Amino acid sequence: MNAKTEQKERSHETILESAARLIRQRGIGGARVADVMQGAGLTVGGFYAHFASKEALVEETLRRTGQEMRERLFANLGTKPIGDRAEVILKRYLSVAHRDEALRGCPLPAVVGEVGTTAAEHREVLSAQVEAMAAELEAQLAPGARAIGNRQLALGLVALMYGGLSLARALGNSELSGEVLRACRVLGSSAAAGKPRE
Amino acid sequence: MNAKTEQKERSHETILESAARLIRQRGIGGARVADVMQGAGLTVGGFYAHFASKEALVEETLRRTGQEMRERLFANLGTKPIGDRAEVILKRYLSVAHRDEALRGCPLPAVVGEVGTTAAEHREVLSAQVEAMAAELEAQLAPGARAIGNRQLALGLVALMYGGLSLARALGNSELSGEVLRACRVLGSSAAAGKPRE
DNA sequence: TGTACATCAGTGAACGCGCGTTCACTGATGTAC
DNA sequence: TGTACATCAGTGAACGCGCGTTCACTGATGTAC
Repeated sequence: MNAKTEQKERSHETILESAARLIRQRGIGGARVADVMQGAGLTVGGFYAHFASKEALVEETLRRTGQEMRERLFANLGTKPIGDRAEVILKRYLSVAHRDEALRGCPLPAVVGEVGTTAAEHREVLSAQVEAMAAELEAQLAPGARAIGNRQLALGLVALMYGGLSLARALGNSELSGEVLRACRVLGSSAAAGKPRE
Repeated sequence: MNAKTEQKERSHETILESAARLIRQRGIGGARVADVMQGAGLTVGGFYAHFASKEALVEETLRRTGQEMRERLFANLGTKPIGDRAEVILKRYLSVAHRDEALRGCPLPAVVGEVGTTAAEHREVLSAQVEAMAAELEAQLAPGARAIGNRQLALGLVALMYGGLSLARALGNSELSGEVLRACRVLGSSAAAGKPRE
């Protein structure tokens, strides 16, 4: 029983990792069950021994990738003064590297549009991810001599980051795409600092 | 010849209007050719007498809906002092009404994600729409005693607006959704004003 | 003006194709005695 | 320890179903004489 169970757990994990890659790269609709299984070195038929449905796989994957992303995004901030953290976070999220490496990055650009249009069944998981991201970001914001509250600032920055990255991905690696990333970094940093800044 | 030609032109127009509605509501993948034709009061078979392919329909629709959206968004700004225009634009775009009325609004939330993942063939049309939106927005910005240039501010605001609306749509009409819209309005207005503002 | 023919917008059914899901089967692993 | 049986992760082919696209056909509109 032991070796069998372990094998199954390993497969489950491998399938999730494959799904995480594919969903980030191609979105929910673009991540076909057969491709996910192939990416895990398995065949389609075995899928339903691991997940009740594609929907269940997507939910679990969104929770995972959301958390992974937050861990990366908010890692190693302890050494920086709290006033500089927002800028570091913006730089990480709105980087050209993050734009070009969809496979490992934030899942939002790949799924938010679909949830708004044809995949409303994943609204709750998505809400939880957005909420978690905003809350963790808020915790990294300086107490703020700004007129805008930290909660509000955090939510606005989440939208700005997601919007900038999503747009930049859609624009390929054109000049406009780079301009968008840079503009969002500057706008965000300036808002977080409470005063304009170059 | 006359009545026939006119009939065809009317149909072409009706098909485009139907596609505009469906694409904004369900995205590119969600707007099926058969549904588009049904929405125009026609049947599937006739589609290819009007458009070379679904791809061609999507391109033409994106150009149309993009322009319609800009016309609405930048309408009747002449009476307002230039310093107040950004705030008016943000209020219009990031309104609850715009969130809930996807049928007539901005096409970006419905298509940007798809272009970034599974519909890269529409990258160019999309780029043109984003560029046009940024340029028209820039023209409405005050000369600015800000450290951030107007072009950069405009691009950042476009990303913020698109990101906020797209997120808000995905979050339904929950409390969080409303919070996101409000946060983006405040953040954007503050950035456009060059100083924090409630 | 009327008649015979041509045009062409639109119809409806069919075409491949790919998707999510199901299911009979296989073969390695585990259990009973 | 060895043998017979049970379990179960994974296979591969099939299942409906829905999509974009094609095509033979229809019938109203237009043209020629």
